[in-house]
Parts: sequence; structure tokens; C-alpha cells
Amino acid sequence: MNQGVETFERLRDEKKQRVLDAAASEFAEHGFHRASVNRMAAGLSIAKGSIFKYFGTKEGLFEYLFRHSVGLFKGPLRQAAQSSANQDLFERLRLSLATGARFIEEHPLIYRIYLKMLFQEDFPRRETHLSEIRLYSAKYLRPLVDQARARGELRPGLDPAMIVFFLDAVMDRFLQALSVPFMDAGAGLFRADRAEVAKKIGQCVDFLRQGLGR
Amino acid sequence: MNQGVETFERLRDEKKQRVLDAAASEFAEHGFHRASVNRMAAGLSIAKGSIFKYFGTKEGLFEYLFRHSVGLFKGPLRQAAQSSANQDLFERLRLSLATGARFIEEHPLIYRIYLKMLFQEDFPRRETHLSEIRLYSAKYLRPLVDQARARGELRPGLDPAMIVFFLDAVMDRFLQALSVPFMDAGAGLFRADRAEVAKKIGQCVDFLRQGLGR
DNA sequence: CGTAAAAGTGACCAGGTGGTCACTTCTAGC
DNA sequence: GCTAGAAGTGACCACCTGGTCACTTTTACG
Repeated sequence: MNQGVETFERLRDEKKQRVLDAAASEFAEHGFHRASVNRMAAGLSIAKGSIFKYFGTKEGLFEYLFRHSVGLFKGPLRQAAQSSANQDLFERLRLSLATGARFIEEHPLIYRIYLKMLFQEDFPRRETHLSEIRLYSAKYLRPLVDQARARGELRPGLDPAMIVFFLDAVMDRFLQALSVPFMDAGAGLFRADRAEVAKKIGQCVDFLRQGLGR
Repeated sequence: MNQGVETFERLRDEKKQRVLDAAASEFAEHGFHRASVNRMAAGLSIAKGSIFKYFGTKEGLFEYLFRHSVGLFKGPLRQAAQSSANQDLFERLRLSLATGARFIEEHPLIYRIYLKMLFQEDFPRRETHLSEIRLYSAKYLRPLVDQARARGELRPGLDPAMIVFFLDAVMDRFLQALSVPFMDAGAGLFRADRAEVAKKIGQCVDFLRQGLGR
């Protein structure tokens, strides 16, 4: 392992957290290239030399933050997927939406970075990273849909590839609407509180069930 | 009107077009702040002083390009909306998707700028601009849906606000998938040719009709 | 031609960037 | 208290940016 990173990881937890929070905030607000290590260091009241000691380059800092964030995100998701394996498709979708909404509530800056990465090409190793974290990718949804079809939970005659595309679009957009205005088409999702979000998830899944279920 | 802009508009059409193309390319690739007027000028083999003579600031250049692009985009859309006013909801959706796909095919750089603006906050007057051009906003879709309901084209019992949210999500995503990988959930939309796109639009609208129509 | 106005130029400026490294300060174990 | 090594520092570097403006070149017309 890199020597600087070892130094960083030997720091007190509180300081490590402060540094990662500052980095997340800076990247979330400015993207990769416009993010300024000078500004981060000033905000943290530490010397920028320290940050370069820890991570070597700005890219190294981003990589570290990214790996750290993936860890925060994959745990709960895997758990949700396992615990609902025997339930029907729509219940599983409900749970995964709820897990996503929870993550966004707890880590709004990380989610903003993800959204920026979608259409901003200047993040390091963007394609690799994105394909690792796209939540509702075909890879994840297709097996769910196939299983639901086998169980007869879906209306016959619908093209499964279309179902996957459709679910991907709607669920991704649902989560985007929680943290970006313009996106909710008047559905009142932007910065809704937890109870409101749970209610909207219910409505959304019911709607899907009406359109896709048998 | 600004004196510099008058100078620009007096130039030969071919040169104006070259300048606007170069600006679109630069903003599409780098967003607003990372876009470099130096690079533009070098690519065009003109002095950067000229660009500042025309538009005053980088922001002025962006504004000009934006206004120009809105013009390219609103004409065909209005025409499509008028010509299909008497058709049913799904046919109208099909036509507006086709119009969007056509615009993206003809002006891919402009569309890339729009996508960057969605999640990148550093564009000048971003909120104003976005609310002007969001294609499938509630403002546009809601009347279509209400009209379709009055005509009995929709399955009873579906919440119209949800219908609007869903149509917005699916259609926006459909267009995004044409110009960004990762987005098509395996549906093969990325950089599909014109015939392929027309076919996919048909499938998508048929699918919507099955789920939402009566 | 001459000339006046329009168009075009590029060296220059202040300010910000990522990154470096010789140096100082802190800390833990004796 | 001493000391070795870890942690922290900030002046400095080369580079790039948006923007300026005194200057040159081109154009149009009598």
C-alpha cells in the first residue's frame, strides 16, 4: 500500500472523517477538475502539503474517497437484496428504492458526486467507476424481472428488455428527483422528508404494479 | 444591442457558424468553467481577442450560443405539437420522442451541453435556462395527460400526477440513452442509427400504451 | 488612389491551479 | 529530559486562465 495513505489511515478517526467530508463537499460542489485542494486545505485549516502527503495527487484523493464511498453503499444494498429474496418483484423494488433513498439522505454529497459523474467526463477512471455503481443496471434488474416472469407475477406479453429499461429509468429518476429540482415533474420529491419519501415510494411501486403486474 | 455582438453578426455566415460550432464543442466537452477560450481560438486559428470583441466575456459567448440553440430546438417542437394536436396521447408522445431524437442526431453537442447543465451547477443562469428547455416537464405533459383522460384514452384509476412523472422519467431517459452509454440498460440505444431509433421509439410507446392505456 | 472605419491581433496582466520539498513541530518510548 | 521518527507546514514553481488594449490589417467607398 501507498506510504502516504498509510499515514492518513493512522490519523485519528475524527480527523480522517473531517478530511473525507471536506473532499466530498468540494467534489460534490465543483466536480473533479474545478475542485480545489487549496480551498479544501483552507476550509480544514491544515496545510495543503498534508493532503498531498496523504494522497499523492488530487486524483489519488478522489480515488480514496470513491472507494470509501462504495463501501458505505454496497453493504446496505447487499443486505436489502438478501433479506427480500423471497418476496415478489414489486416488494423488492420498494425495498431497493427505500435503500437508495436512505443512502441519499445519509450521504447527500456522495450522491451528488455520482450525479455529476453521469454527464461530466473529466472524472478519473469515470467509466470504470460508473459501471461499478450504477444501481439499477440491467445486470441487477434483469434477473429480478426474469424471476418474476417465471413466477407469473408480470402481465403476459410485455417485452422483458423493455421492462428492465423502464424500471431503470423510473427508479433512477425517482432518486434523482429527491436531490435535484426540475426532476420531479411536480411530484414534490425534491428534499422531501423521510415520511413523505416512504409514502411516495409506496405510490410509485403501486403504480408500477398496476402497469406491469398481472 | 451589444456592440460586439453586432460585429459578430456582420461576419460571413460560414465564419459565424465555425465560431458557434467551436464554442458548442468546447462547452460540450468541458462544461462552462473548464471550457477554454484560448483553446477555442487556437482551434479556430483566430486571436482570442476577437472572441472577446464579439461576446465581451466567456459568459456572453455562452449566452449567445444558448439563445441560438434554443431557437434551433423550439421551432420543430412547436410544429410537432401543433400538427399532432388531434391524435391520441401515445401518438403525440411518439412524435415528440421522434422530434427529440432528431434534434439530438442533428445537434449532438447542444444536447451534451444540456445534459451537463442538469447536474453541473457552474453554468451561468443555469436554473433559468433549464426551466426554459426541460422538454418533458410537468408543464408540457400535464395538459396532454388531462386531455387524454377526458377522452378516455387512459386506464381508469391511475393517478395523473404519477403518470406525468413516469412519462417524464421514461422519455427523458430514452433520449439520454441515445447519447450516453450506461443509460440504456442493455436496450441498445447508444448511438443507434435512425432506423433503429425509430423502431425503439415504437416499442417504447407501445409498451407505455400497454401499461397506461385502456 | 486615399482614407476612414471595421475587423483582427497577441503580448501582457493578475489571479488561481496542482504539486514539491526543505524545513519545523509533535509524540511516544526510554 | 532526550531523541528518533512521524506528522505537519507554507513559500515556491511552472502552468493555465479570462480578460485588456494599443496596435496592425482588411474592407468599402468616393
